[in-house]
Amino acid sequence: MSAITVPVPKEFSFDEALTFLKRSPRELLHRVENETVSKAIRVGNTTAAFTVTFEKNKLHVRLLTDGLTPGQQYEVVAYIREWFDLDTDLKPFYALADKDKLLKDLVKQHYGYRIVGQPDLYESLTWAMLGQQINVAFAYTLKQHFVENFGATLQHGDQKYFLFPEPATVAVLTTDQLLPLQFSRQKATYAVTIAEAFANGNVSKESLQGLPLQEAKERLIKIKGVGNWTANYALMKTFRYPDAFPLEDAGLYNVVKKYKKLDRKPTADEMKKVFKKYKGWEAYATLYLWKSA
DNA sequence: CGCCAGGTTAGAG
DNA sequence: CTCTAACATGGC
Repeated sequence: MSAITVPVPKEFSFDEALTFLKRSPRELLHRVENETVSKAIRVGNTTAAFTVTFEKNKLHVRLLTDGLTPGQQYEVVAYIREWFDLDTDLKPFYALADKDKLLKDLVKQHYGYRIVGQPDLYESLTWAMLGQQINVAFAYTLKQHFVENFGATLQHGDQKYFLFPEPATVAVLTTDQLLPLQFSRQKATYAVTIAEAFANGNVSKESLQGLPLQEAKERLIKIKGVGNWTANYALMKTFRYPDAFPLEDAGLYNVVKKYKKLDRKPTADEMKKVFKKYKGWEAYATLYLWKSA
C-alpha cells in the first residue's frame, strides 16, 4: 500500500480538525475511527479512497485504491491540502486575535484550528442551502438522506464509501422525489435549481476561481435559493476567502448578543462593528466564535 | 407546547 | 431601499 507524507504548518491541529469532522454521526462522506479519517473522492474519471492519519508532525495519506496514475495521486493530495486548509498562514490572524478580548482565549484553546473545507463548490453550496434556517442536527439528517439516495458509492473491503450526489443527477429530479427525504418544498426546489446551474455550466468552481469576493458572491446569488448567507458560507468553505463570512448567521448573532450582554438580537450595524476589528480575517474570526456558541 | 435554528424570496410600503 | 409574511420541520 502506498503512503504519502504531507507536511503541515506549525499552526495546525489535527485534533481540532478531527473534532470538527466528528461533529455528526450522520455524516456519510467521511469516517473518523482511531484518529484516522477515511474518505473517497472522484479524481478524473475514477474514484479514489484514502485514509489520513497524523504521525510525527506530518499527515500520512494512504491510498486504498490501486492503480491511480501519478496525476490522480497528486489530485488526492491536493484535495487533502485544501480540505485541511494547509496553505493558509495563520500567523497574522493569531497576532490580531491575541489583542482581541473576544478571540484571545478561543484561539489559545483551539490553537491550530483551521477551516475544514469543502473543495467541491457544488457540494459546499448545496450543503449551505440545506442548513438554511434549521438546526445543524437536522441539516445533517437532510444531507444523510440526500447522499444515501442520490450519491454514488464505492465498496472497499467491508467499508462502504459515499460520494456527494452529482449536479447532473440532482438537476433532473422532481421536487416530489425530495419531499420524502424531509426536504421542504422550498429546499427541494433550491436543490434542483443549484444542481441545474452547475450541470448546465452556468456556475463552476473554475469560473469563480480567482475572482474578487464580491464578484464571486454576485454570481452565486443569481442562483435562486442562494442568498448572502449561503454564498458567503460556501465561499468560505471552498475558496477560503478570508473575508467571506455569513454575517447574518444566527450563531454569530448569539455570540455577539452574549458578548455585549444584550437582551435582544444585535442589529446588523452592531454586527458589522464587531467584525470591523477582524477586517481581512472575518472567516477565521467566525470559525473561532462559532466554537464559543 | 413553544421557541428557535448555520435564511431566502416575493411583494408591499 | 427597508420591512414583512410565508415557507416548513425537527431539536430541545
